[in-house]
Amino acid sequence: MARPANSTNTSERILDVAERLVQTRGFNAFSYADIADALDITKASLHYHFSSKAELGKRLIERYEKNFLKALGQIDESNADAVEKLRRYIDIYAGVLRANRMCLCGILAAEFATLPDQLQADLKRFFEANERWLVTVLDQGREAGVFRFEAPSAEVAQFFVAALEGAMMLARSFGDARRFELGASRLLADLDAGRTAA
Amino acid sequence: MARPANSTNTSERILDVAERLVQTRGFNAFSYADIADALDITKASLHYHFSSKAELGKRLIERYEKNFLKALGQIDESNADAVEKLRRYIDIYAGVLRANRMCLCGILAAEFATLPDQLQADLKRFFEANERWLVTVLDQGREAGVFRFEAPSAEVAQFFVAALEGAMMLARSFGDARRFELGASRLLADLDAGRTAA
DNA sequence: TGTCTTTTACCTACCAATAGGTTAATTTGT
DNA sequence: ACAAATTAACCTATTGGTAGGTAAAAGACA
Repeated sequence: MARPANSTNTSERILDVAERLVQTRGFNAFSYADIADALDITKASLHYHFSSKAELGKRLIERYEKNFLKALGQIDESNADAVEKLRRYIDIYAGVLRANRMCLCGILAAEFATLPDQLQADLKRFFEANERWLVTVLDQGREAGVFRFEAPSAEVAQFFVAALEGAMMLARSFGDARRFELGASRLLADLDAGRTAA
Repeated sequence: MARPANSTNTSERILDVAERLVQTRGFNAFSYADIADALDITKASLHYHFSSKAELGKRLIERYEKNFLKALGQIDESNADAVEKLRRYIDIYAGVLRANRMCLCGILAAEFATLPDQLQADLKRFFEANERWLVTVLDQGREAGVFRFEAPSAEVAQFFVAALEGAMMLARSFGDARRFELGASRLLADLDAGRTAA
């Protein structure tokens, strides 16, 4: 029963399930069988859409990054100031956590050493793209006088991403989203040009 | 060739190899066969010392936490001020990273959802012990006037651990220990009572 | 329009390899 | 002689992946 009209749909549904599995269990802790069960299709059918697990992982990162960058683009289109932009950036992460998931690329970073080479490269690209976006926002905020920091903005951006990922990981382990929220608030507060203390 | 005199030794050697494997690949990405190969013993022998993988994991965390707390105790015994204590705390992490490893509990946190219940509980205990120690150091530093922060010290401690774990994870993915060092420096600088900017 | 061909999207049935684990026998040191 | 430590020889379940086939939809073209 071929249904070309649904073809794209099936691939997307596979990606949806796989994404959820990676974000909750990690790349090494789910199998083609898990996806097949969830969608009530066969493993062979999965291989038709995604020839290998590595290929599936590649497509997962690509889609995740595309959506992420789209969200960042939407933030840019608003006329929000730098503080508000960072707040919205943080809220992307918070939304993922609310769905009881880890950042796809955060959890993959933890499994980095066991990932196929291609995935390792894709992963770095994701983080670098994030950092580039953050650098522009940080610079914008510093020039506008709402942020105060002396280190190169690239360093601040790197730390920003790392701290958010770490806070997310710990918050999820403790089943306590507040841990993330509070950590993210500290991160913002430490950039505040108007601070007297943190 | 049984060597009862070495029995403890064998258990320790198993733990050593398993620890390295978890810290580099994660709990889900290594097998009893990997350890058996590395030590040139059989899987059955492994099961004699550690009845199950869950049991092995439990013992791994217990040993890791014991050693960690011992190191913290040594820091306490010195007459270092709070800043220096935190620096040494950070250096424990840096040492792990220098060995091209992740923090054992950091990588387990990423795999949290897939861990046996016992391991989940042990993991929380590890982080809570870390945070308790940090709270005393943070309070000490604040009272001595070397740290400045207004949030409850427990919150600062939680963020401190999370940020270090995150920085470690990203640094390892990028194969760049500097990422961690710079992040850790920022973390310290943001506590500095004498700061004019970060 | 009808028919031939190709493509899409699946399926059943299998594969070799590996996972964690068990049982019973054997070797070793004391 | 005895307990501690290790082995050979399994077991069952699952892993990612493949072989070969089928039914239907989409194109091609007279």
